[in-house]
Amino acid sequence: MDPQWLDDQEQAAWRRLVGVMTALPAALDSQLQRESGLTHFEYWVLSALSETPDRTLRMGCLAGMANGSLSRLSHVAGRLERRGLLERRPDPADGRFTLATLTGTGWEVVAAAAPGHVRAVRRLVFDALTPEQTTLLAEVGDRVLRTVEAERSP
Amino acid sequence: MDPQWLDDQEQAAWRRLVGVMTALPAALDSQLQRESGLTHFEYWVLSALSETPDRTLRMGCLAGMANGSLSRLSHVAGRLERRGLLERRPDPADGRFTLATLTGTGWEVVAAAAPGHVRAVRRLVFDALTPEQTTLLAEVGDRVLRTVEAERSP
DNA sequence: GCCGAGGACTTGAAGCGTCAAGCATTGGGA
DNA sequence: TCCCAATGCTTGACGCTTCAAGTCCTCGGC
Repeated sequence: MDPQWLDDQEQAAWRRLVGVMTALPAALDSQLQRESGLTHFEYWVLSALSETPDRTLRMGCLAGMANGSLSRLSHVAGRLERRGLLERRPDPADGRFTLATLTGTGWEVVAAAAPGHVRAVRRLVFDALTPEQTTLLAEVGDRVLRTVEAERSP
Repeated sequence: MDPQWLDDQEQAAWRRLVGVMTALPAALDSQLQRESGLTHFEYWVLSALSETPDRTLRMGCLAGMANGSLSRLSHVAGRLERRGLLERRPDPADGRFTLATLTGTGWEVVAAAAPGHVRAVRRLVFDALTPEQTTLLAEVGDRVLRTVEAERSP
């Protein structure tokens, strides 16, 4: 018992981190929704597809890239498909997989959304940081992510 | 035009930050839900109340501390009130305000939840970081938070 | 060949958050 | 004194995420 409480420095960091985790996604969602009618998660899905050679990925892989559950992606893909931004079809090589492909209009939408989104990210995050802080942020993020993912599946 | 795209270092940092923003809250919610039947947001609300002298705060102030909208807090407070962890009453000094007070059982619940939650936070975040990185994280979080909040209300 | 196990995805229902109105109280001006 | 704007909070409807089954497909043992 008597758990190791957080010291002052850790508490300060923790408070800020929680603040960032709640406020930043909200700010990004808000910007993307206003200017492009997309969720931040939807943007990542389309963006991930747009960066692959043939604009196609398996659902499972896509879910991993977008940091979401397969169920979540499935619902979102359904909505995007209804809006004509995305198409799904079973993998010819193995019918258990589903391939998601970005459509032409999907590409246009994500291409139109990207500049504004990047501007927002730059304004909200990187403009306030020195290059050294950016590097260290990557390092810290990497360590935390590894830990969280290690915990999820052993 | 031609927006300033992110350089490699920034992209790396950004990818990690987004990963953390989606995976960490999920992990924390999961732990709190399993062990204490609380959302991370609910925990913060109860925790904030438990740290004030008389376990009482105005709704608006409480919402700010928990980094959530007033509407969100109102819904959550309704649920917590139904579960007997919280009580609300109009401020005698000014009827426009609502005072939220932690009940006895509310205090017990948050006290019982705290050790496991702190352990999880330590395990998921701070165990992987050096003290220098923790300090840096606080600094970076502070800057980002300031920026986001400055953007929200000018 | 068939049957069962297991993996990949989908679906439906329930819960939480957001948005836009709405209600209540106070304070100030006509 | 009465009204009206401003403030603080609440409510209801809608949309998204999660959780738990459920479906479909493939492969390996019999």
